Amino acid sequence: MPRRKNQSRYVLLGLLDMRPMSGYDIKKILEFSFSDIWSESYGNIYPTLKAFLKDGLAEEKRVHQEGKPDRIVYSITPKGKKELTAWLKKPYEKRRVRDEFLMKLLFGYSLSREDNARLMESYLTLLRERVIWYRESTEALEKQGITDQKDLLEYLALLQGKMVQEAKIRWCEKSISMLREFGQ
Amino acid sequence: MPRRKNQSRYVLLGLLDMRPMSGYDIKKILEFSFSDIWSESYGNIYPTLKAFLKDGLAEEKRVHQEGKPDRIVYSITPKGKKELTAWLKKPYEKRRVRDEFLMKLLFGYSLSREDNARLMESYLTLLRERVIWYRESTEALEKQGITDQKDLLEYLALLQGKMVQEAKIRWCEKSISMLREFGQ
DNA sequence: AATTTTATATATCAATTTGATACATACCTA
DNA sequence: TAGGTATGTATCAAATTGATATATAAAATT
Repeated sequence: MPRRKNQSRYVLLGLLDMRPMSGYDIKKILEFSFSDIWSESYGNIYPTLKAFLKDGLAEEKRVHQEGKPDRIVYSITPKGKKELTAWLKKPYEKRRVRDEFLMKLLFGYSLSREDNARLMESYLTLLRERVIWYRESTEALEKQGITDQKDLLEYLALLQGKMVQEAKIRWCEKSISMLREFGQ
Repeated sequence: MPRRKNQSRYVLLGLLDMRPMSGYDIKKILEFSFSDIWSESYGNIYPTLKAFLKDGLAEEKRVHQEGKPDRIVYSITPKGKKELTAWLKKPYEKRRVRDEFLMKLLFGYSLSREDNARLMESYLTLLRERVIWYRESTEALEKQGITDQKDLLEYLALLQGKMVQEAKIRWCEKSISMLREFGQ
């Protein structure tokens, strides 16, 4: 009976440790705040939350709302917190990586240089949109003031996003001009 | 009967389009040259290659070797090339992202600042090792000379790796000093 | 000289995870 | 009034992983 890993489990525990949440909240916070860090599907979220109940890692509370469907809000238990801490202490392990954009770029040698340059321009547009969000978020936190380590870590995570996006933007700009120069 | 996506299929076709390869070759080239871009498991590679035969997207050739097990080398067919090109022309779609390091960092607010700083130092060590490989690879290509678009695209992919790693290193250095300053 | 580790190679499969969809309520807008 | 969007929970086939099994031979270690 080999033990398999389940990363989703720990990430969901970590989110519940931040504050009690419903499955829908989890999906939304991942899409909005952590969209470049972690993704998770409903097909994974809801069964995992059910499993937390069974294993005593979280508790549920049905919350009635006016004009909206009921929410099932999950809170982490001491047992859940213990399992989360054990995971946090384990060293970082590299896992799967999949960058569709770079793979397509590498395989695109049969296309024209101008086609590739235009492909990169559409990617650059996405990067520029995204970096605005990072700049606004980091600036907001700076102005608001970083009072505890939770704030500091959130700030650092945003900062990485900003710095990586900016590096990719510089790379895109350089690449586009190289593709067009090379065409001459 | 809804149509599902299968990214692996296209990436394996793209690799076979570069040159004929065995399943083992594919695993190795991904681990060595594309380790920050794409990962794929044997459990996915071998069944996909078999499926290519069935669908006429690739052909197999058994190659006997002295002192090593036989290899099964797959080559892309015109039909496979056509399917690959169709994929390459489809616009980039963002898919799953999972950065375990950043998630653990965000959840680590119960640990001490020094614990977090040390966690980042171990990550920084990995980044510094990796960036050396990127610097060597890009310099080697620069010296060798970029003669066709295939070279140029490979160079650009390496350049992104280098620039992103360097941005992460700068971020790590800044973060470590902020964590230690904040501790005062 | 015998043993262990490492590299080459294909293969399988339970567990994990995704992507798509279903269902229900309510608001907005064209 | 029909369509789109947001809030919510739920399911499941298909995609993908992580671990392991099997086999041969070179290289390193005891």
